[in-house]
Amino acid sequence: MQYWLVKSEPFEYSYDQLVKDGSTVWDGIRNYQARNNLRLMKKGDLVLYYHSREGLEVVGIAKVSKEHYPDETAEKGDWSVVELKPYKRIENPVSLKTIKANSKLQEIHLVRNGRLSVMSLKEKEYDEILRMGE
DNA sequence: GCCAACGTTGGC
DNA sequence: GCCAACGTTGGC
Repeated sequence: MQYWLVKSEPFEYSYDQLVKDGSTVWDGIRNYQARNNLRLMKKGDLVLYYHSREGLEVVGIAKVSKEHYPDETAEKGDWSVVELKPYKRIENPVSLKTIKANSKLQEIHLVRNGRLSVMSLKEKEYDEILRMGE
């Protein structure tokens, strides 16, 4: 079991929309590091869902429902998608501000490289964010 | 809306 | 294969 965090702009595709849809194809990733992370996702892995640009907080947990396959929306290049389904909403969304202020979470990409949209988390980091959201 | 930080492209 | 110029992301 591995742990991940994905970003989405809520006005593009929010966690609420994911709940409403029941599952979604995570397409449109055009960054190699992010793509490589998608390819490492296994069915059942847990994925924190972060709202970027607006909200700036972790609002829920998703689960990998289908492992990677080619991204048909890509006109050229070698890109992948996974499928995600909602798992659990986070009671008290965890803001970027509080994540940045937590000494245990200084290593995650959200803090170190704000631009990566699919990143892995250590189990301890995942647990810590969930604890903060209780 | 600005702009820093990062990624990508393309001329040499 | 270097690196300047350009494009994009995303916090502020």
